[in-house]
Amino acid sequence: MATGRTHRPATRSRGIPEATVARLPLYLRALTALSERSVPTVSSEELAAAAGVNSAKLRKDFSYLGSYGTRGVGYDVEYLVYQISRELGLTQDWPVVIVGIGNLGAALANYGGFASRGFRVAALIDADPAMAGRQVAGIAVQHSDELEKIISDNGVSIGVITTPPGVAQQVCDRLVAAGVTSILNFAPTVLSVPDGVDVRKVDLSIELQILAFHEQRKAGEETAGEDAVAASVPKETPKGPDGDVPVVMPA
Amino acid sequence: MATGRTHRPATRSRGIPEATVARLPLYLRALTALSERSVPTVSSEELAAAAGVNSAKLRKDFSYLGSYGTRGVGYDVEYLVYQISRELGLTQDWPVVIVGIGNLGAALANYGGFASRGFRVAALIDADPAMAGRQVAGIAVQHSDELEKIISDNGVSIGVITTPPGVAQQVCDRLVAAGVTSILNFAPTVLSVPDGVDVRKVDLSIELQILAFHEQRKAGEETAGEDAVAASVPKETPKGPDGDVPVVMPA
DNA sequence: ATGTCTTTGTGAACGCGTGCACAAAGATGG
DNA sequence: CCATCTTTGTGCACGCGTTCACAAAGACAT
Repeated sequence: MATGRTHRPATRSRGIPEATVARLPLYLRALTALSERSVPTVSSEELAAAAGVNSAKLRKDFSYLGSYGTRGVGYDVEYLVYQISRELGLTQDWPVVIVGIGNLGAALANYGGFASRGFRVAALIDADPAMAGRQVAGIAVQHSDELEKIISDNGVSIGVITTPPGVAQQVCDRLVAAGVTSILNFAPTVLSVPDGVDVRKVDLSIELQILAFHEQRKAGEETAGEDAVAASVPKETPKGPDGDVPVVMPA
Repeated sequence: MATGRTHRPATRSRGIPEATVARLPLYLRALTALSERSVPTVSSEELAAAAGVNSAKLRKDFSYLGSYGTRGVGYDVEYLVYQISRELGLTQDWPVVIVGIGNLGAALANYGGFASRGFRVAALIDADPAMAGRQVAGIAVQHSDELEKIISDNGVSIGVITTPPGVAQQVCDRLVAAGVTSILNFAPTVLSVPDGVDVRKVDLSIELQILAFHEQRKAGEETAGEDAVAASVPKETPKGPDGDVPVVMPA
């Protein structure tokens, strides 16, 4: 492994684990903060703490990118910011369209985090004629009839869907047909897309349900000792000592 | 089944894999849709397709909950809806507070997906005195001075943070101190919490950066064939024209 | 130059999650 | 009651991701 000088990529290029890719933005954020404070170098231990991960994991993650870092010293902050940015493709400009300008779409349009990192809101699109022409976050909303033209004129490859679930799939289909190959979906629907198109979904309802599961578990463990009743908070007797015979039986 | 009797949980209660928990809401959504169409039973194959997962995975997931399902027939939709709801803790009411009523907070308050599944917005909280008293989504915004009182009066255990990143940690600390044990964080910051408190984060910026990575990769592969081999499977040299010798070197 | 001390980079072991493939369960028809 | 056919539930193997633990690399002081 990089026995010597030739800081050559080695493993590099291909084969960066998906889990690592998902953490790179986290590291980048922490590094950017350090950069703004003019911190020159940082150790894997410090950076890991700032990013909320294990230091060994961080070092292994970085090892997939190459051998940046100096033993006994740590990592050069600016250099690492550049390398990660380049790896993530943030050194170029990514025009993005947001389809569905309701509450959420408008919130995203106003979200500063977009522009900060190479992403530019190229257009806001909505199916409601009444929305067309209105300004949201300083950008004029365009009608969805223009969707295909907007995509191709601006060379958009990333689309954000914030429409109601009922129309998400057809919006998705149109985006893909027009040339979009990456979609961030906020609609609570499973989107089907052809190979080669990436979809990531953000679903609040699901996140809350996962939290509820763990919350219920915590509550259940507290009152686990007492079975019958008790339970200061009417917790429904989750499943304590079991005894949960199906209340409803299928036909 | 429904043969009733022995169907004892077995593995049940404890030990449901995290990955499975994360998919239960997905199944539940698909099942609810089937229920509304009055579909009585569904096979693992059909349900898996609707939820966008592998059918073997789905069956294994359900096996952690117990042996619901009838061989040769499939699963009883209503029964399964009930079982998953109960497992996720959705048969009870979860009061939730949203802290930080900016664009995003307001969007979430208006989001219908909340109320639909056992979650109830108990309060909207903001630090801006000018916001206090204003109605958002039919709920009066309260000042953050009231935070502790609101939490305890309503028995809130789930908090949603939609504040600017700078104050997210202190809001988090106050929520936890007041008794909140599950947090959904939309602020782009790493939150540190004591053991026993769950945090899930939703970060648009990170999602976009992950998409950008894959997008760049795709673009790189397209132009990769032009140098050496036509390579039916252009796996190597994914980073464009390459030639990416470190442009900046660390000190 | 040499020794010491810090921190990286990674081999290796482990655990979780996924998917295959099939035996067992039970419905259905004759 | 038996045969057949469908679909579940799961044993097993594999691959990915995480973590430990340590040798090697290099900075720094003497």
